[in-house]
This record gives sequence, structure tokens and C-alpha cells, in this order.
Amino acid sequence: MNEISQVRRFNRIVTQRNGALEDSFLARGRPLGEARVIHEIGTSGGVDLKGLRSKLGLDSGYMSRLLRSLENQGLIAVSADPGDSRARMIHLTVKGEAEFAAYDALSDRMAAELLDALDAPQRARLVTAMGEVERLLKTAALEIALEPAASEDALWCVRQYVGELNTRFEAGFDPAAGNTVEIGDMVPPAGFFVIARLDGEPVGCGGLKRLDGTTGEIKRVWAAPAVRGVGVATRIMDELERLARQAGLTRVVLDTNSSLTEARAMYRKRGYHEIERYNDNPYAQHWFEKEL
Amino acid sequence: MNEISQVRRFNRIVTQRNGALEDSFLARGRPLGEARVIHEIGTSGGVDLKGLRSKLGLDSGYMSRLLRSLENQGLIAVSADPGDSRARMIHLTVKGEAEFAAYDALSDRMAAELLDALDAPQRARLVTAMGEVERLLKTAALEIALEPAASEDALWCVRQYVGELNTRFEAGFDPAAGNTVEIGDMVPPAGFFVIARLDGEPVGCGGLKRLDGTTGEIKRVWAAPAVRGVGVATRIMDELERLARQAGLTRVVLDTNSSLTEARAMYRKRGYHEIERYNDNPYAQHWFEKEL
DNA sequence: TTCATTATCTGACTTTAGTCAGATAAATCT
DNA sequence: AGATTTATCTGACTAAAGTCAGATAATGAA
Repeated sequence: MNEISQVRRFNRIVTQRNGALEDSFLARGRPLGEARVIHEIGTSGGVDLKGLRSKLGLDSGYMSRLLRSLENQGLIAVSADPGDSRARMIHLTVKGEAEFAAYDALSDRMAAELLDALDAPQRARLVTAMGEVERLLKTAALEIALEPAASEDALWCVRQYVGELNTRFEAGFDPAAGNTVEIGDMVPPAGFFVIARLDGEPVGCGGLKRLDGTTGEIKRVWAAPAVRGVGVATRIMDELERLARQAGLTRVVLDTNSSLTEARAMYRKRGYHEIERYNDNPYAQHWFEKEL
Repeated sequence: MNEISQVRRFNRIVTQRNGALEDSFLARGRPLGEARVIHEIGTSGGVDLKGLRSKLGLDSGYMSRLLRSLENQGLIAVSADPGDSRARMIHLTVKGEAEFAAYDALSDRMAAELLDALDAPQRARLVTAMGEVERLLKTAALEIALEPAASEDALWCVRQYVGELNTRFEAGFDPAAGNTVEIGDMVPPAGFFVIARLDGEPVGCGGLKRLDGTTGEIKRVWAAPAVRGVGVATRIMDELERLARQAGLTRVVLDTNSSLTEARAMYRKRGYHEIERYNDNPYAQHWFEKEL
């Protein structure tokens, strides 16, 4: 099919370019493995060895040797984890930070060189198209799955959600006052909680709480700022509605604050229509329902 | 700058994806070096060792060993070049073809998997955006340079040009009858010939012939079909006009056939306007000029 | 307290990728 | 015909990347 050949052509040409880029990383005179470790530590800014190892997918022996080498070069410092003295924390030294900054500057320069070869309208088109490809690749890589509402990741997502409401609502958001759902409400079969992940990292969530035999309420739909435009909220709503239908519900409702105008537009687009106030949530100004 | 960070974000996410792709190539149980050689031979379908070596940029000793290994696996057959018995020709055996097809199918499957994760409108947007990125990356990588009009590559380009006119003109194109320029006319300082290259491969050409003390004529502007939409013709015209100005000319003219409508539109857009017939080229129906 | 588990490290290994200095034979130049 | 160049091959090497089997010490569970 023609779409497939466009994807393959794209992969080919981009691989060529990135190959050149990786070579120039090597050209900084350091083995690629070491450079990758420096880059990873630098971007996360101090990490635990175990997490680093799983992120880069390296053997423990190999990793140990890489770290020893970087330590001898004075680029990193390894210290014991305060909570668990088997585990190690790693961070860049001043020299390591400088090295990381040099890689960073190199990446910047390569990007600038590419852009310099184009005129302003072409640059604008390239950046727009790259953004579109990036968003759609993320969309394709998105994974939505049921998650225990009490899990570490679920709680993290809800904290992000609460934090964001707090900055967006004019009067702030007090989770105690505005809380209309408990963790237990979103545990199957009573309700559900789902998480959206990108390469394993949580980037969005949403919950469904059963109100009665036929009605479910959608709660806590959140998408991380880094994935705006990727369709995370849409995919989460899809999944929650599917789960609601599967559980025999025929109707879902939700409430929302007037400051969340994009959310309201999305609900309408998905076939929700506004109804009378059905709860006493002090932060809600709009109530919606949808027949499934 | 914001454009730079978009380019870097793009590079990062695409590298991740392609990294996974390369790993799966490795996962076919063959070292990447061997896989690259099979791929290269397969796509070009029978090659000479020297060309292969320069294309992949490998050391002669290393290459020799790679070939010996592939030969022992029964994937390739090496024969003497009929014209030069020092040189070697390489082609895939039946088993090698099967292996190549397997890599090909794998690439297809990975592209299909990506597309499958999207709905039809998203797929269309992805493919469009990938095409745009691809074209603009090519635009950025384009190199235009003076070339001896009698060089191997220059002659190759002109042959492509002639072949294309022959298929596009209703009555065909006879280079003998339609020839209004000789190689010698395009040798500096009398005239110029330029070639556009993408990663070293010629993908377009154009010539300038001095008619008198103030006027130059633009000839043989051609862009390979693979780079349509990349702006090769535009860049070649830019360069030819620059060279004309540099040589002290104040006016350029050119002629063209009525079947080349896009070319005519481009000339107008570049500030050319139509004038009276100035030569007796039997294939020309339109004549243009531009003050520099 | 004992035992299994976990996080990291060390030593001994292999494969991959690549370099470099000749060797060899055919082709080309003088 | 002899000298030089070219295309490929062989041998001897190195560095990078990675694997695997224990060793060690701290942690957590019974």
C-alpha cells in the first residue's frame, strides 16, 4: 500500500540523517555507550542506578564497568541511596555537567544547521510537519489499560490532575471540598480506573464511578501537558465508555468547571449534551450526559 | 529558539522508534553489518564490490570478510567482473533473495503496525506530514555546485533531461534537431553548468550560455522525478542567475515547450515575462526574459 | 535468627566492528 | 616490456559492546 511505502521512505531518510548525528556524537571521542549514559543522567538530573539500567536496557556487569570508567574520568559521582544502602545514586560532577552541556550544544548546532539550509517559510513548514509527525507517532504508541486506582502510578496521575485544577480554577482547587469520588468507587466491578502510557510512562488517566444500575460518572480525566494534541483524553474517554457499556450501563454523566472550555468542546463533540445539575460539587458549573 | 527544540524533539522521538526498528533487524539473528550488506545488494540487485564498499563506507579488509561470511552462509555469490577480472560482481543467491524478502516484509510489517494504531484520518495526516518532512529534509540537504559540462555526471543528467523531453513532448524530442547549445558553450567563463546533488548523487542540472555581452540563456534545467516538490529547479535557477549576475550579465532569456506548463508557471513566478521568439528552436513555443 | 532476595560488582569470556600493513593478480601507463 | 596503479584478499591487531557465572553485602520475610 502507498501509505506503507511513504512510512518506509520516511524511516529511511530520517535514519540516514540520524546516523550522521550519532556519528558526530561518537566524534566527540567517547564510546556511544558512555555518551548515552551521560546523556541519560544529564537529562534526568541524578538517578538511581537500577532505573538507569532498566531505561537503557543494559546488563548489570556492563553498566557497572561503564560507570567505573565515567567515574575515573571524573564525570560522574556515585553515592549510596540514603534509603537502601545496596542501591546507588548517580549524578554528574561539574566536569560531567560541562560534558553534558557540550553534547547539548552539539545537538543544538546540528538542528540549527538543518534549519539554516532553509528559508523562513520552509522552516515554518518543516517545524509544523515535524510537530504533526511527532504527535501522531505518540498517538500510535499510546497504550490505555486498566490500572488499580490505588497504585503508585494512579495516585501520581491524580496528584497531577489535582495540581492542574488548582492552577486553572480562578479560586484554586481544594481536593477535600471538591472530592466527589473515592478510590474504592473506581475499583472493578463497581467502577474503573485507566491509565494512558507512552513507553511505559503514565501520561494520562480517567475513572468511571457507578452511580446506579444504569448510570456511570466519568471522573478525573487528565492528560499530561507533554501529550496535548495527541488525543489522550479522547482515547481515555473511548475506553471508559467501552468499559461502561461492557458493565451494562446505558448512560454516562460528568461535571466540569467553566474554565475548562476545551474539555467542554470535546464532550459536545463526543455526543454529550448539557443537563441540569445532578450533584453538589462546588467546583462544577456544567453537567453533561451521553446515552451509550 | 523554538524551532530548534522542535527539531530536537522530533529527532529524539524518531530515533527511539528507529532504534527499535534496528534492534528488530538485529533480532533476525544476524549482525547489523551483514544485514546492511544484504539490504544494499538486494535493493540495487547485483552490484560491483567497489561501488558497494564506497556506498557503505567500509574498509576493504572488513568488507572482504563480510562477503566471505555471507558466501559461506550461501546468501550471496561473487563472480568476476566480465570487463575487469580484478573487480568482483556480487548478487544474491535464491536463499539470499529469500533473506532479503524477509527483511523487506519485516519493514513492511513494522510500517503497517504503526499505521494500524491510527484511524484513517490520522493515517492520512501522518503520511502527509511525513512526506512534507521528507521533502524539506531533502531540500536542506541539496547541494548545488559548478560542474564541468563534459563530466560523466553532467552528461548523465543531460541524457535524463533529453529522455524526459522525449516522453513529454507530443511529437517526441530529437536532440539533434532541438540542440541549441554545445558543451563548449557552458564552460566558464563563456557559460556555466551546475549540478544539484543529494548525498553526492546528481538529481538535477542546469546550464547558462552567454548570448552576447549582456544576455545569458538558461538551458537544460532538469530535476529528477524522485525530488519533485523539493525545489531543485528553483535552487538551480537561483544559482544560474547568480552566476549570470556575477559574470556581468544584466538579462537572462530562455525558451520552453508548451507542454511544460509547470515550468512556465515557475518562470513567471520568478519574474520572467514572455517575449517574442528570439531563436529558431523548433521545439520552443514560448520565450521568456528577466532583468537581473 | 535464618534464609531468600535484591542491588551491585568482578572476572572471564565472546562477538561485532573496524583498522592497518602487506600480498597478489590484473589493468593501465610510459 | 617494465613500472605503476587498481581491486581485492589475508593476517594480525584493537576497541567497543555485551554476556554469564559467581561474589558480596544489605534488605526483607518467615
